[in-house]
Amino acid sequence: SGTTRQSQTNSVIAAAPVPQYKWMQVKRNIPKPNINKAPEFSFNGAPQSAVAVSNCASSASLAAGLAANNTGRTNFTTKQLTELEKEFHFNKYLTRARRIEIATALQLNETQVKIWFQNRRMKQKKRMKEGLIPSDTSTPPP
Amino acid sequence: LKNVVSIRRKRRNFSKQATEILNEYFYSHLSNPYPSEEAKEELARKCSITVSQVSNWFGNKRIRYKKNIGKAQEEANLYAAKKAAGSSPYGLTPSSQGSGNIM
DNA sequence: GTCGCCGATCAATCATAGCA
DNA sequence: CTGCTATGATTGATCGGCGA
Repeated sequence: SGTTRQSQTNSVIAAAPVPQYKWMQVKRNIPKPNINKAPEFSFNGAPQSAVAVSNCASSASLAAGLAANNTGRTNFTTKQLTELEKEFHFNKYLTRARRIEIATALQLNETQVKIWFQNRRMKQKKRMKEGLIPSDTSTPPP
Repeated sequence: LKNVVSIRRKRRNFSKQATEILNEYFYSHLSNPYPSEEAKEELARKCSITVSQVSNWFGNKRIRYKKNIGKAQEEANLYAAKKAAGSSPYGLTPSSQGSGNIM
């Protein structure tokens, strides 16, 4: 299995009245490379930078090693989120320079900072649509 | 574990009929369960929920359907039968429908 | 060609609702 | 009351399309 060998399984599952449509086989690409770790922890040296390009099969092997975290999804710390939020109120959009500063300060990739801002903007727009509450902190949705 | 026990967010499951409407749409468009913005708005009205909630519902439904095709199929058959049984008046816009694309 | 953004979606997870 | 499953919401990250 491993690689997204999603062969054109033309599946005419005749017997079953419920066929397999393409949306059911959609698989997102590699969850995420990701490198650095949580602050103040550097227990493993794991020089395996490798990045294990293109997906990681069962991941069982890797899972054991990096295990717990690296699921492809980064868990931002409260501190990082606080700083990002603070910056967001100052500027909804970042310049390349500012993005680098923040990424460095928070130990994140430029991409992660960029994506965070994009998602944050979409989030605010969404809140605006309904809740009609431009305010921020302490005003999630009642 | 974040800002949990605060005075907020008492999630409520959608009403039985709302879930019924959503499921009927989902299974009657199983080949492409991606309602257009307009369709979402109509579903939202019929279910008395927000468009975002409709989006969340479909997002969760699609992912969870894939996660458990076996079980989901039963539900699919259930709705397929229900549809065949009578009603056909579905005024919702499917967004795009060519034909029974198998893929 | 590249890069950031938007809108929609995915996928994993959180926290609660609801039921045996 | 306890344990577990179903379900709505949140969110980091991806996909396809646009425009500069």
